[in-house]
Amino acid sequence: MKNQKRTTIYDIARKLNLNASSVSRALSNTSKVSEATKKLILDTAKEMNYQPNSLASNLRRGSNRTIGVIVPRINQNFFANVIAGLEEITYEHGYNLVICQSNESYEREMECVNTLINQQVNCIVISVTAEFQDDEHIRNILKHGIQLIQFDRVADNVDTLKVLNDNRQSSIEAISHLIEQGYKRIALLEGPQNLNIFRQRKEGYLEALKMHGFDIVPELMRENAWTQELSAAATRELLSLPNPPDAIFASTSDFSALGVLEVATKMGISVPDQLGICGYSNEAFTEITSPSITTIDQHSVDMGKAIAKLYFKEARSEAEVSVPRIINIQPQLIIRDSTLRN
Amino acid sequence: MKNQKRTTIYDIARKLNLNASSVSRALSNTSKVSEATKKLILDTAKEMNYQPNSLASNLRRGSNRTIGVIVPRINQNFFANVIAGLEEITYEHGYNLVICQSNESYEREMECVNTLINQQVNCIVISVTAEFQDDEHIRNILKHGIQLIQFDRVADNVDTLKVLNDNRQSSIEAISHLIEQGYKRIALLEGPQNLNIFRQRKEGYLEALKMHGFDIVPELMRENAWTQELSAAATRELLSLPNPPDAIFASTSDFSALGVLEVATKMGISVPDQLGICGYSNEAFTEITSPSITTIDQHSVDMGKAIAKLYFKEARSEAEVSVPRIINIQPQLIIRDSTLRN
DNA sequence: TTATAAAGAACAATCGATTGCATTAAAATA
DNA sequence: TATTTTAATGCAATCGATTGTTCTTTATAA
Repeated sequence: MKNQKRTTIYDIARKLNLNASSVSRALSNTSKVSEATKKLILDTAKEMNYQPNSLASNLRRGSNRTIGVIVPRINQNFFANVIAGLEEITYEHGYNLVICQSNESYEREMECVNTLINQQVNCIVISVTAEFQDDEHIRNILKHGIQLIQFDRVADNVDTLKVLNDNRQSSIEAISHLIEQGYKRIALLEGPQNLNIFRQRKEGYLEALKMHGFDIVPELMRENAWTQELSAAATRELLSLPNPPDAIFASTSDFSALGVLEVATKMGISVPDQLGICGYSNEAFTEITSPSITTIDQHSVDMGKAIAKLYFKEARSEAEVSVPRIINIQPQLIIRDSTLRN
Repeated sequence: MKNQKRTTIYDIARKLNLNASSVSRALSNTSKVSEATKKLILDTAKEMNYQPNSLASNLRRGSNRTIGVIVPRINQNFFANVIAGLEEITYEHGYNLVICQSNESYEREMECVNTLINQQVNCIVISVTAEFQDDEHIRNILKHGIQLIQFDRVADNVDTLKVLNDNRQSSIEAISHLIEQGYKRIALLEGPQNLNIFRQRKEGYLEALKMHGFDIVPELMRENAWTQELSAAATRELLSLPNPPDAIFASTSDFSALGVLEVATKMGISVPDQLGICGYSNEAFTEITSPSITTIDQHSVDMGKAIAKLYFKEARSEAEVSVPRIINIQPQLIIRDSTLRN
């Protein structure tokens, strides 16, 4: 069973007393083959259980119709959704996805990049790790003539196609909403500042405060609070301040927001009356908590689709038509009970 | 930039006045090449930014060190976790993952299988769709000499490597737990019975009732309640019965359990006192609902790892050592407030 | 010094599909 | 009927790495 040879176009050709080139042409339906022989070939192909060997045609064509994806974690909601969206569109175009996870390790990310370059993928789609340091490996992708699309977490300095959320804008909206609801001392839980997304969310926070004439209070801004535990710890500190915040923007994730909510509940601080909470990502559970959590939807599946569409548009155009280099997916503030005082 | 040719082993050979075969041997570090020339080759390879072309070596070797994965939905928690586990192990072995989603469509699943066969993947890992009908396409994988590992949702009649949860056992445990808590009329929300997993969960339910001398009440068993909405609808019916259930086993998923909880809450029925609820899958949110939901953890990441390990063990052994054909991952009942009356 | 062995490198075939060019056969035109 | 056009098929090179075999060097033994 294991050792039986695959049928090749040569096998079919031999059986029909034809040349392999005709078989190839018939199967790919390109140029001239008579209807009669084409039918003959297709029939015997089916009969012999022929499956084209894409390894061979990949080599010949110099392309394998594959898009490589590198994300920190496949099973993180946001990334899983982006991948699902990507797959949907690439599948329609007969492309495949090769998926790697960097596990938030910079070294691992470099290895993944090399693997995908060797594989000759047509395009690499990447969201960099939180350990992001140097963009040499990213540039190396371009050096090898491979299309590159960065999304969400990107190396700002590398000029490539990018699909982004407008994190700054969404943060401005979130903070403005909190201010409208009458919150006066709004704290920020930050993520690692080497990542563009967390920098932008912080910018939005600062900008919104400024817009509304609020003071910026350094003690209300907490660095590296980007897991549930770290956020819980930061929240305990914040709420123990002599002059504690009356709202917390957990800009890193909904898990952070959850950490905030848990601590508040434990300390007997009522949400949203005494403390407003806003998360980020619109995880499924934010709808279910009590109170439900205000958050920001990133339209992650759409983001995946946008990435794929961008690739195919760019690939077709071959720099003839000008394709926008950066696509912004508008995130959406989802207002729920955790920030509704009225 | 786009048109610059990749450096090949021939380029390196030409530059050093050597033959390509020597370059190949030096790079792959097999058999005899003198230390001096090897160093020379490796250095110039690096200097010329050489990246091996795996398309070529794949064709030659007839293998691409790739495992194809077909799941109904990539962004469904369970599958995302399995894939993450898979990736972790396959990566260690220098293998890649090609991922497809069938979107619960039987036709799409067949197409995915064909694509992966064409790609000459070394192994196909699959969990079949709920539309599962015929196992011809599954058998076709074996006909092409490709290793096949089915997991979770499997075609029972095809004899392949399988990695499964013991759904029957976990259901028995869940029902036994409900009975211990004093629940007397336990309802079942079923999934599509063409899928093995849902059949087994039903079997477990029936078996447990029998073990404890309970009657089987057909009106308490609801077919095809496998989305949140369908479960909510079924629950409304169940709770409106003249003799309603005092517990519901949402055997299809935690989302179903959530649907049950919502309806119960809306109807003013207290959980767990008047109604016990048990879900399936241990989704993140089950810990957060109020009350938190009793459920069954499938150890999905471990399952992914087990699949990969099974492949590599089997591949190495080449039928010399006998490798177990079926691996059972023990699921675990997670008891939470929704079933704790005491 | 000659014979032998072993190491190192070159040669050439191979994997299977694709494709430009050449050839043949058939159809259309003169 | 002779000639041109076109359609259909065959031929052969190619993609780049791998690997069994052969040929040259050296180093070692006789």
